[in-house]
Amino acid sequence: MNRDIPEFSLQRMPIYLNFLRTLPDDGTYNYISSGAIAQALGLGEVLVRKDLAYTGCAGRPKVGYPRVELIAALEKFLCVNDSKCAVIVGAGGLGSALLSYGGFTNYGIELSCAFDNDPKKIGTYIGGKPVLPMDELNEGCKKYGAVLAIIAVPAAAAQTTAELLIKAGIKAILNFAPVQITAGDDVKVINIDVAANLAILASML
Amino acid sequence: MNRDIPEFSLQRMPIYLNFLRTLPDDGTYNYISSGAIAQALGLGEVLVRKDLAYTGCAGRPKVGYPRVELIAALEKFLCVNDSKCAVIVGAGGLGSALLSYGGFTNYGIELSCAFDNDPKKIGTYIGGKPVLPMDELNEGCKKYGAVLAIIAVPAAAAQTTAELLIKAGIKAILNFAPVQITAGDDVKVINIDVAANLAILASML
DNA sequence: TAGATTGTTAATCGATTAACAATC
DNA sequence: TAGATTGTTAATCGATTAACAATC
Repeated sequence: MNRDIPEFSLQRMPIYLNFLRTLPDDGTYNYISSGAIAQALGLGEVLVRKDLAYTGCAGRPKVGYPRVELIAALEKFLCVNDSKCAVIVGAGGLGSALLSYGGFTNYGIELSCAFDNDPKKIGTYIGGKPVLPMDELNEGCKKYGAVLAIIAVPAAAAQTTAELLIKAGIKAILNFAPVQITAGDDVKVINIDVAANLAILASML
Repeated sequence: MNRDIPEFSLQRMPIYLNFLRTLPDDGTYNYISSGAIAQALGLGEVLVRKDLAYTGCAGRPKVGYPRVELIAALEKFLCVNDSKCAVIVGAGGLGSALLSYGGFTNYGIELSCAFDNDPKKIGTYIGGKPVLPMDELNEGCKKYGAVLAIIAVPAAAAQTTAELLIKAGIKAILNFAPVQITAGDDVKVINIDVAANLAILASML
């Protein structure tokens, strides 16, 4: 759904959307300037204008960007209105926390279920979502029409899990296991290693 | 502890370390080439050599890099051997999951305690770490000598929390609340917005 | 009108890749 | 020796920033 935009601009789109949605709806911010957005988010103001240009929402000299229209343009850009289905593999601490987190719907993402191989968890509901056995992964993903998946299994199982997911039709994976998952070019992967991020911070001190 | 290295190279250091540590210790990988590392991690091989050069560990033409020495060099580079103390603010689902996660010690990071304002949680232990009341945050951080913090509170409380942490002497913050936290130049911040990452993936499809 | 702000074009900066000499 | 691999220098690529004209 979206074309030729620099990778880094795309990454900032949800940040803009998020920020604009938090502004009070009392008329104070019917218009907001790129400078104000830039300052709030710690970015350059030219950068903000360049990014926002990709949404197709035009700003007005002297007044700024119309907030409501800009939010709508960002939502359209990020396809927030076509609902997409996601599954989680691994219902441990992190998996459970994400199942209970409601923030995905802000981006039109519906978390439908989790998969795990712990008999104590299978059949239960976490955050209102069923925990299914691993051997129903393929079937389950297809039934729900899932295109997104979150991997929250131990490192040793992550790559295998990714391959199962890809076979089940998943097109993009958010991986929290502390290994780099690799996949073909037709599958997008973002790896988030929490401990590694803390280590990076530590070594910047 | 580390000097003039490109930001992006620094970010890959834990990835290299992680990968090298997972290799079997049976003599198969006494030496490993930049090409092999590159392939396993989906990077360019020249890039790998450039990155590894920053660690000061020299590779040998024709054989590659000595694995054990390279791991040691990466550990030294990332200061894995000086123990650093971290705290978590927010003992909800995500905070609890991180308290129970043991992976921080791989990078010399000791998670000492959590802070929360829920009376039901205060006084309990999660993952063996005490949950302290929010109003002991300043005192607690100082007592433990914490320099790192993880924010896992609701968005509305995140910026305020960050400011309390900074006052308590915290120098780097990993923020999971879905808002961009801003801080002075002397405090490092990494913001990780899980839902936003999933939204980015979704819009790349 | 004057001033503020957008949008665009050119310049800069930094990261990655290509080319290739050095070396074991 | 020949071949594989490192390490470095130069070229490329992409992202950010600076400069400035357009506009309300």
